[in-house]
Amino acid sequence: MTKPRVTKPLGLRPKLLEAATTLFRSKGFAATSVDALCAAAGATKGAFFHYFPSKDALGVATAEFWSETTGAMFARAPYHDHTDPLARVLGYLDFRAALIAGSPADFTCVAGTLVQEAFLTSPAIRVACDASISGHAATLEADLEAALAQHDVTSVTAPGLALHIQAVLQGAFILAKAKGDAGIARASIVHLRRYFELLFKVNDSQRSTA
Amino acid sequence: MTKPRVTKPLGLRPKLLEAATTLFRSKGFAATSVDALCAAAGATKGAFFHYFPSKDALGVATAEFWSETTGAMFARAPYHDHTDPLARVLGYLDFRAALIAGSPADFTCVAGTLVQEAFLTSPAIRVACDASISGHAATLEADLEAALAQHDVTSVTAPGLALHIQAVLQGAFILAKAKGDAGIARASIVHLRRYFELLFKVNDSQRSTA
DNA sequence: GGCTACATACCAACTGATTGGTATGTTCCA
DNA sequence: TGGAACATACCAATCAGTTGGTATGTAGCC
Repeated sequence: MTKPRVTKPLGLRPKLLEAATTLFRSKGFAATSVDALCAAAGATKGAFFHYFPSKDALGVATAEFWSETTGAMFARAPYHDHTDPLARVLGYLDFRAALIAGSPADFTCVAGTLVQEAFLTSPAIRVACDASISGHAATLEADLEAALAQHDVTSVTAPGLALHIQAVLQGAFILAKAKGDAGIARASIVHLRRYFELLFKVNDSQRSTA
Repeated sequence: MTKPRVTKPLGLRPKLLEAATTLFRSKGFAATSVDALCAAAGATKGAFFHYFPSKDALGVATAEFWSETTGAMFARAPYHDHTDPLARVLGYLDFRAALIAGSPADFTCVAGTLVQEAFLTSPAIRVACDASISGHAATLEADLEAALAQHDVTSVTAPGLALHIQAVLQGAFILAKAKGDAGIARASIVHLRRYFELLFKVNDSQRSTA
């Protein structure tokens, strides 16, 4: 974690992190050189190593930066406005589907991309990516918990369901990359939404598996 | 005089492809140097560039090699023995879950890993990975089609469902990498199986107890 | 059988470019 | 005037790829 900065974050650090986000999403971590990153950010190597002790540290910082920016974005999203918890959950899925447009490099998850390359070689990056994905999943737990209780669904848990959502999203991104098509990713979210519809429609009259 | 050599003259190419599979799964494509690969395969650089014109070509060949080896493995798998098409599909899911054990480097998909890094930088690798994933998905279509018809399910298509299975698997692998835990990947497959049970309205006798 | 011609399967040493990282500045503002 | 925020120049290591070579085929012809 960086120190709490009270003054506005002027300087090249945000630019470097934004460039890292873009380049990691399109080329990956290892294939992105520090030189290329500096060129994209309009900075020099001196600036880079002034802010980050190593390229690995940039990976960690990028995952944290990703958590912050996307976290703020999801906190502002309109799906929270629904009064019904299940409607909020389904609204979240629709929101995620709506975000998937254009090139995979524009809508895929940096944490998911980073962890693929670094899960064995860099424990620090792995932990930061896990924190990003699991932390985002945790923001869904309260709504899921309420929806499960309200519909009397006992076959799954809220944390488990929240992580499964993230798994489907990450997998949808990979298929989109493989096919060069955003539509296939949206199709998987439609399947996930249907899973939720089926799961929450089940009532105590039909299901009583303890 | 008999021939002194009775073993088949395979050469170093399979060894290089096996080493590539292992290294790509643990370190990724860009982070795996040709030197490291040759050392792992017990070959020299001369041997490498004798068999592959470039590192990119190795990526393509590794994806194809992956398709061949896993294709033969799935063709032999026991889930085909069920007489009921839906039982074969659910058997496939159980088989996939059973394969997930140990380190993520041992059970994750090379095609999914490769395409993450190369989907923009190398069209040839992207196409080869798509062929591997989509080709494997296609092997499920006949059983899915039969199961959908038998259970009067019209809300989804067999090809779409087959690709969704692959998406969930790929996403499960990413979560397993992030958490360093195979269990979370198996948990997502349990969710996927539950989706199938709900979709096909499976009765309690066929329902999974996992 | 023996000769030529060519192909396959490697190997050790090398190259120019690029890599992450460092050492030594300079600029600017409090 | 001192430190934060950068820039310039540089380094040793490593990178993908090339070179020229050897050793072992093997097919065809006489």
